[in-house]
Amino acid sequence: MEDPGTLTSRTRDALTAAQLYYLQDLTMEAIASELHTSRSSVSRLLSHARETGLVDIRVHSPFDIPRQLEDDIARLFGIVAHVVPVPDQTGDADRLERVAVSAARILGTFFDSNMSMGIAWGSTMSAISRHLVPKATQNSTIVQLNGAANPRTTGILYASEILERYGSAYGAHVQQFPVPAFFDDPETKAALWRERSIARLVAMQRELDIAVFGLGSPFAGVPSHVYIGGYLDAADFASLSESGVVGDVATVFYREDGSEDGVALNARSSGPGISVLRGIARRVCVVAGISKIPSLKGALAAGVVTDLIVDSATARRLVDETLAERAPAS
Amino acid sequence: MEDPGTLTSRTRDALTAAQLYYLQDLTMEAIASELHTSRSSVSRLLSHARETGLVDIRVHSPFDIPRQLEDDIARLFGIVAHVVPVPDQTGDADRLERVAVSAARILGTFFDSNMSMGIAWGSTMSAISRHLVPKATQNSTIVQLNGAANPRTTGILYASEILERYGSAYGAHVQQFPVPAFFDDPETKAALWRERSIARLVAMQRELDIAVFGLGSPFAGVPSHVYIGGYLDAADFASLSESGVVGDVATVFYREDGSEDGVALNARSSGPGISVLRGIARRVCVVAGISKIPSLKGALAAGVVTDLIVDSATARRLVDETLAERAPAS
DNA sequence: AAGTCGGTTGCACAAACGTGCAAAGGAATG
DNA sequence: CATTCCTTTGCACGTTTGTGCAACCGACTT
Repeated sequence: MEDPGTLTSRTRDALTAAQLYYLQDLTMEAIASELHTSRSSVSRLLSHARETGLVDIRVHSPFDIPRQLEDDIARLFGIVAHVVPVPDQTGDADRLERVAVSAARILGTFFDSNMSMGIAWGSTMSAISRHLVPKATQNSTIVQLNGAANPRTTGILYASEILERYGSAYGAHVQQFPVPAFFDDPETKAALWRERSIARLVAMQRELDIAVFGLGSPFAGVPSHVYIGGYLDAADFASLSESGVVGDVATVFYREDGSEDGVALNARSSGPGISVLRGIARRVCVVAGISKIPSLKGALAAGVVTDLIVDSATARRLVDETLAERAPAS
Repeated sequence: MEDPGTLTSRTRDALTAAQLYYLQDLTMEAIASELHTSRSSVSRLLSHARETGLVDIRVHSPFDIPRQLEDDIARLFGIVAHVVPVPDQTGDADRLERVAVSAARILGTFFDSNMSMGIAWGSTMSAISRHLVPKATQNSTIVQLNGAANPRTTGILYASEILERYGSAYGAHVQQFPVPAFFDDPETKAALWRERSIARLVAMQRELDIAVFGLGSPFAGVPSHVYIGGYLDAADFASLSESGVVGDVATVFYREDGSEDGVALNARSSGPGISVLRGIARRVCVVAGISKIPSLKGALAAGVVTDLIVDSATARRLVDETLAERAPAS
């Protein structure tokens, strides 16, 4: 795909160009003449430098201006929040896109050599995967958190495409999880979990340094991938509704208060249990759009989130609603 | 100087603007409408954000492309080098300017809360001071390394201006060193060094975490500040020339082999001795222009440098000459 | 109230930049 | 050697961005 010789010389140029442009504020014209090429090539070199993570731009607020919403969330839920500013009237698609761009950057700062990261799939994870900033790591692994096959399609292409993008962005090994999202019979799951190949993977999931996931919200305006991809049938939906489920993390369902006891579907789900998730040091949850608020509240109540990346409108709504609930009359 | 109220709101806007611009690649036009202001204001907000260090851009080469010259220098001298790319035909003034810009950035990554940094003065230190990227630190101090008064002027304005810029960039306390650069009588120096106020400062110099300095080169094409500012008379110059001096660090002179024994002027200099310098963990030397090569070689031989920031032409020349000297015939 | 001064705003223009496109390599294949 | 296919290059154009300038704003003085 990439000729290493060309790559090196190209990258070397990109590196100098980036130094001259970002560190010394030269114009591209000036850089072009130093590099004996055209200005447009320099423009392209710089894009290349940005895309491949040669240039690392970060914006950090000085201590004296803590970000209001992030602070509120930290206080209310005891987690670290990254609020992505998005204008309120933005459509859900754009909103997700912009949160995904930021999430992708932030993930780059979380992940490093000798680490393993578990990832779910779904529209959020997919959106992020398209914006990951490459970063060279050694001895690192990306592990799929839950199966993706379903009665209609294998779903494997979809899930493995996401997985693959994470893997190649970080130069990490990838571990697919070749099982259905939901089993028809819980016994099959139990049996499969005893298979050494699968058991190995499940064991890896318990050793992860980071988990990254979006949230599913079954009954909200914008249904998530799981709920429209043919993974669940009418009976399943009825059962979810009956149990009072408000959302899912990696195809594990929970109620608004964070509980999951008695949710029948979870016994058949390939996702890691909520208790397994809670054993992972850093659990990054990415959420865009207020339609996911109920699901988000449930996830927070369940304690599966340590780091939340969310758009400003949703963050504000979350804080407002929570404050209102906790102090019913003022 | 700055109204805190305005500052906060302005900085808050700058912060969002920077997020939207650098982290989400929106155009300034788009940001302007989100912030309900004009596009040009956004442009200015972003400048503000960059100047005040809200945005932090760094360029780092991937492992597989080590930078040739930096590696060579590391191998030859056992120090960390930062080579600033500058086209070869650049004039000395521009060269210094560009090295200074990079040096200023790099210093920002070295210095932090609870640290103390010693700084010399001179054209290099002055150039750097004009490009420092602000960074909030607590409980940190900037200490002047050597006196600046001379028979003609107090020199204090010049030196304290530099000192002040470092201090305010990092929000650090500044410690002036109110003594002449050179004493007429070594006895006066000794006496003054016994004064508690001065002794306190000299003691602080021994506790520094970082020292930053340029190099003086007395007999090269472009003489440094010390040599034209009226600090030295004809007899002094003669004495330096006789002793075989090739340069100075913070008004402490040395020979090409790094030795300083018997250099009469050093007994009268207010600068910290070479042995004091060597007691500081990180000694950052900033050099621009090949005319400083002899002086640079001496400083390296003297072992006063742990981190070198230098332009590419000078770095190349340094490496070439050193290789030639060490392997006289091949 | 008129005046003055430092600082901010938007406009307008020029400079700098991104990108579609056609042409030019350049490697593999027939 | 011709052909094909893919990548890279520079040009040209439209877009995006920086900045001098005049107008404006608020605060404080006379």
